[in-house]
Amino acid sequence: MTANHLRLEQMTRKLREEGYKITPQRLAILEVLSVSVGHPTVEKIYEKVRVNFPTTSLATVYKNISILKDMGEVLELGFSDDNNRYDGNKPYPHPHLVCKKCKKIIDPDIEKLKDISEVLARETGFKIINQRLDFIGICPDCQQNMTEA
Amino acid sequence: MTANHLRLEQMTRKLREEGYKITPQRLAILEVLSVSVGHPTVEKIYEKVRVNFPTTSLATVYKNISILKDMGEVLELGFSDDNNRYDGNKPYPHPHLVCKKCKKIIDPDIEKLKDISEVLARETGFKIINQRLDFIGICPDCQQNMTEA
DNA sequence: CTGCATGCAAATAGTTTGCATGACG
DNA sequence: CGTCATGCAAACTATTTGCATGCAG
Repeated sequence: MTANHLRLEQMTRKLREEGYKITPQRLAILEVLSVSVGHPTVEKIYEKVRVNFPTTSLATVYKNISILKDMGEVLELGFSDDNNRYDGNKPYPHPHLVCKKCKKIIDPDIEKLKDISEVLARETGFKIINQRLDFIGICPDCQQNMTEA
Repeated sequence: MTANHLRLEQMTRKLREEGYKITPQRLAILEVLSVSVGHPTVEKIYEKVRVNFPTTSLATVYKNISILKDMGEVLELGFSDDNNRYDGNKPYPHPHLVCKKCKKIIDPDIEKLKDISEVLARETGFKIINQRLDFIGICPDCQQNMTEA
């Protein structure tokens, strides 16, 4: 509750610092993203925002997500199969536990990256049928001739 | 070389077993996927196949990838930002090391999942700026009322 | 021969863009 | 007040689908 509110203020401040205006629609989007219940899709965010601001357009949601993504204030989960999902509450990379059926996404509390599958299966009761373990970075070749990342 | 050829035969056999016909176009697609140099995009596969079969359509490539995906003979890497990429050589989930700049994708040899970022950074010279560590599975709730996965 | 595979074109879905209007600061 | 944000519609792109024709088995 308070933690989410703090997160909202954090995001709002960051936007203001960067010179962005705080419009009602933008604030509504921030509110949804600062909590990120269930790691919402664009459509979900759109729906929630439209409860209070029925004129809001999808384009506006996309535009704001894009800004926040670039600022590192929102994490794009990057599930290509389904709709993409977003997390503005924990905008840093972290493991996800996804239910293939109901699409539920959980953030497991994990310290060690050892025998994760086993530990996860044991502690959560999930039956793990797939995993994503991808690292994104810059290779040695590219680190030399860097122009822009 | 021989390993790739074995992989090709493996895939061909599997298709035949499932009642699929081995057309020249299909075989050409299998050849590209059995090697999967650089984890090709659909477009790359399309281009390579068209060298020998200029009439091949994108739809055919998509259709065949879909079949192989369903059979578990091709791994879809699932990078949503960029074009999707495919691996028919190692069609099982495994870590990837991606260069954000040149889009190179490497399969690092890793046994332990401990301090991976550090180990990877040290051994490969990559500067790791992002990571994906997602587990896909079935949650306890859904394991009960299972109808189809 | 018979049916699945192909290839073309049209359809679809998610996302992006252009531009005129409106509102934050 | 000036500028950036919004909202609508059109544009785009990747992928999927329908259907007539072709070819593998």
